[in-house]
Amino acid sequence: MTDKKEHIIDIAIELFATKGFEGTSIRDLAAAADVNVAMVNYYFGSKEKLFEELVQRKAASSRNLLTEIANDSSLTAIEKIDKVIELYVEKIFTNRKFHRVIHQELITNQRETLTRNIADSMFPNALSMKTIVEEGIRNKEFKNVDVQLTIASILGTINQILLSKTFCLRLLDKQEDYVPYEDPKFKKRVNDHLKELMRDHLLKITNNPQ
Amino acid sequence: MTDKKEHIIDIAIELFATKGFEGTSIRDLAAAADVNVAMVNYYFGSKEKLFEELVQRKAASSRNLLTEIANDSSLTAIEKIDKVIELYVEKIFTNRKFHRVIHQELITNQRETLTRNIADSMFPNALSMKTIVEEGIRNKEFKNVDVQLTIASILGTINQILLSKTFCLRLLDKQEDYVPYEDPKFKKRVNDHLKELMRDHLLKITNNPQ
DNA sequence: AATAATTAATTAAACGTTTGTTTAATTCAA
DNA sequence: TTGAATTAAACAAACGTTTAATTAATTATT
Repeated sequence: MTDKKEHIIDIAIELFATKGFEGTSIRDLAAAADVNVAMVNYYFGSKEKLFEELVQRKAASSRNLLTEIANDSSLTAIEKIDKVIELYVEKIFTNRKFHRVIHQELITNQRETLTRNIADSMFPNALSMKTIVEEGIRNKEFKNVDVQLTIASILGTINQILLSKTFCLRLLDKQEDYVPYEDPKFKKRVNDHLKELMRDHLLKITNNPQ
Repeated sequence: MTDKKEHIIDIAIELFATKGFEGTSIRDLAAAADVNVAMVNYYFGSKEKLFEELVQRKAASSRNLLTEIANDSSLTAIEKIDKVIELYVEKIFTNRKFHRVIHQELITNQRETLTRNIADSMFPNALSMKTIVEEGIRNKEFKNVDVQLTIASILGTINQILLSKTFCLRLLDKQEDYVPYEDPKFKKRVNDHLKELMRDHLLKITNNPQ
């Protein structure tokens, strides 16, 4: 029954996301998933291999959605940016727990090969964005911006909001019980802000008085 | 000899930053600081209290530098933003290891009160930025942007660059041995990008052809 | 179709480490 | 001589992992 393996992975994402890799014990995990402690090692070999399988599985499932947008010749560069932002916000908001797990791993940078795997699996997304911005600059549709740091701004804005709920609530001036990531209005707000930020930054002439 | 206490804190920052809180054992720390294992508990009471003291000490040392800028009436709003960016980039680049430690803690969100302390100690900075942007909007110098998310973009851009060296190197297309955070050219580049991004986003009319 | 043989899944218990912390003795300084 | 600083050793608890036994499921044989 591979359902059980999937079930363990699901619970593992949940626990790793809230307690970190070191902070999550196999006993905790086994209890939460309602399986015997030995089952984790039986299925995955080790705690670390479980983590790797978890990362690879999730990363593979959402790859190359962005490249389609990048290669869609019916769209202008700024329209592509809009679509990329929408896709990215949507993806990260829905998979936010998993996203938190892999960013924890990326930041702590302990298990070296795993960190590299994560960086590699995330990089295609950044590359698609890079292609789009570079194309826009070549077409004279965009200003001659710092491409790499512009991408850092897109990703960084979302991560800043998403990675720490505690800080996000401070920033938004909301109570502890509010969960912004489940509020569609907030998702739209992030979308609108990012799109506007990028239009301001990328397009050659912005005459948005208001 | 309080020098020894300081020394332990210094080493602790180093180790926590590279191996995380859970990943750093008191024995590792004691060995690296060349003191007996018992000394950490003797001085700090516990591993967690050491961490708290570490955070409080660092946070207190750099507080309210931004409020001065916010209250400087001789500067326009966009000039204040420029100064804030400069100060923030400088501060985070030089204290990047410590910055990484507290962000790990913020993201993992395990020791609840500590996470709150960190969020609280970081928040005044965000608040200063908020004041500046809101004032600029009131003065009609700035567009009517989403203030909170604009701050998220400033902080997020820097964090995106700084928190994971592995991903940063991928983004910059550099070799593994390059350390961007020690390259003054790169620091200037981040400054320039952020300032331009914010001018584009905040100022009412941007006629920056090229 | 029923039974035997074989493989897979599951379990409780134990393994050896490592963890943070404490103790009790000793050294050092005031 | 008193109190702080420092040490080596030990503590219990938690860790990831393994073992060996048992149950369930699958396959092969009659």
